Amino acid sequence: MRKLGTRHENLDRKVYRELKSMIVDRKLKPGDKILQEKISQEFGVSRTPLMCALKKLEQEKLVQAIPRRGFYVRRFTKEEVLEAFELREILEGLAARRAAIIITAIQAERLRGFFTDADVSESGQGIKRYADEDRRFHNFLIELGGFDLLNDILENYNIITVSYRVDVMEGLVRHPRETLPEHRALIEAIASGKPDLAEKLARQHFARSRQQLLKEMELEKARRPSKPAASHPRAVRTSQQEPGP
Amino acid sequence: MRKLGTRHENLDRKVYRELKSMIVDRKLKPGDKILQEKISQEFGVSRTPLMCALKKLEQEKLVQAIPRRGFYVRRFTKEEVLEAFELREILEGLAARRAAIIITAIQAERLRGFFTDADVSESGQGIKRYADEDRRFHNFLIELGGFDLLNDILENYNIITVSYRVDVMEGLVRHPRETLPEHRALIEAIASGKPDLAEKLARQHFARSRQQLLKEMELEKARRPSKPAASHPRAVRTSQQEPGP
DNA sequence: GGATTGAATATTGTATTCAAAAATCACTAA
DNA sequence: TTAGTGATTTTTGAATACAATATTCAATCC
Repeated sequence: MRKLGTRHENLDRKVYRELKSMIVDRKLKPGDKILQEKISQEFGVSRTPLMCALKKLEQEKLVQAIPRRGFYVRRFTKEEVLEAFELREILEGLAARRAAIIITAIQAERLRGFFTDADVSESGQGIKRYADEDRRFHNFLIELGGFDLLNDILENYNIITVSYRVDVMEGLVRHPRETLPEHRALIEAIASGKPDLAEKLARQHFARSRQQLLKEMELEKARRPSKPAASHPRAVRTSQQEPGP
Repeated sequence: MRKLGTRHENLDRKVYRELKSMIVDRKLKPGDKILQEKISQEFGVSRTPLMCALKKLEQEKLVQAIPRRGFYVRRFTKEEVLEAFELREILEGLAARRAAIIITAIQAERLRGFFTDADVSESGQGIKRYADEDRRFHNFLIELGGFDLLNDILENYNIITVSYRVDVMEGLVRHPRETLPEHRALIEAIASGKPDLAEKLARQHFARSRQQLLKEMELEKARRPSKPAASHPRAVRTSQQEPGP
């Protein structure tokens, strides 16, 4: 019997993926209005599947829909990033615990392969590669937890993505120099089957990033005592337009 | 300035809500195929907003989309319900902790108003009302936690809904007689601002339901040693058809 | 009688169309 | 100039149209 549901790929799925990566890769920037006509022409599809994809992204909070006005790429607040870390602290802690319990030898080997050739120097290229590896690592960790529902939530809900929405160091909150040993310790704890240690290390990892983020937020607040940002996009221009003279 | 995004209510939102409640209320039963033409006529809208709503429900896992075949009301496995409880154990534990920290006097009063006139007798009516109150209570608890992201996830991801997908006692895993004192203790812990106790009680509450569920699953497995259920709906009839002789 | 084939029918996925709302622009008056 | 106002253009939200695919069912063959 052939697998159902995988043979055909609906257009809206393709559009969804394409659009999502455009947002994640910052080709569409926070605040940008999504011009449906333009994008659908660009993708060579009608507005119907695009609309579908946009609704999906709205549910994921990657875009914001304003009725009768359109869709805008959403901007995450530091508070939201903080919440995402708080959630990841417990959720990935749980995943790490379960991973340590059910991990197989083959998976352990693959896990140990992460961050083997990490470049901890200052180079921008190195940071970028580390950030990518970081993402892959955490995704794999969740996968190892064997928690379908959790997997789904973290993936579809973009908790991971949100976490990288800090504006420095490719979205990393702390420098690889600091996080690399933590990652390695966590890897070892899971690979060698130590649930308690794994959970503790995973939680510590996020707790520390959270503290760092909090510290930055305090600093920022101290610098700009009261400058409330506009919460809704109003008369936002697309980033594609020519900058004024 | 007028509130953006709340004045207009898109059709697909209405259809979404309507459809969702039809599924939750079992007017559409697990396995049922969703006939788009029929439903859209019933709702008096075209298939476009219905399609949108269906895609949303697909993301929430309340319906399953099979390309070129249609949408089916999804059936949750006991395993999924178990996972939902496992997640709720930690997530609502966290919410209870935070609620106990930030709760206001007014909220505490409202919280103490839950389950005041609970009917713990055997009557079906009583059970139904208790189950509804149970849902409202847990939703309020999450709200009290003040965790926007968590709120969203639990709501949109139907973790709560999934939890009530057990086929006995209106979806309740344990009898009110057993859970009522737990609810009351939890309420008191939160209302009187005891974070540690609140988290402990919340987690215990779910852990016990989880154990009960596990026990039932074991029993069931013992009764029917090997009868693998079909994982995909195949030639599923709508529940509207006349039952055969 | 039961499996197989293929035309007829139904349903889906997507494009197109259209009315209503919002944005933009040109024009007038202070 | 600049604020306000009405006409024009864009854009959205939803209905309809249509081609591609799936399902059904009757006729045929073994």
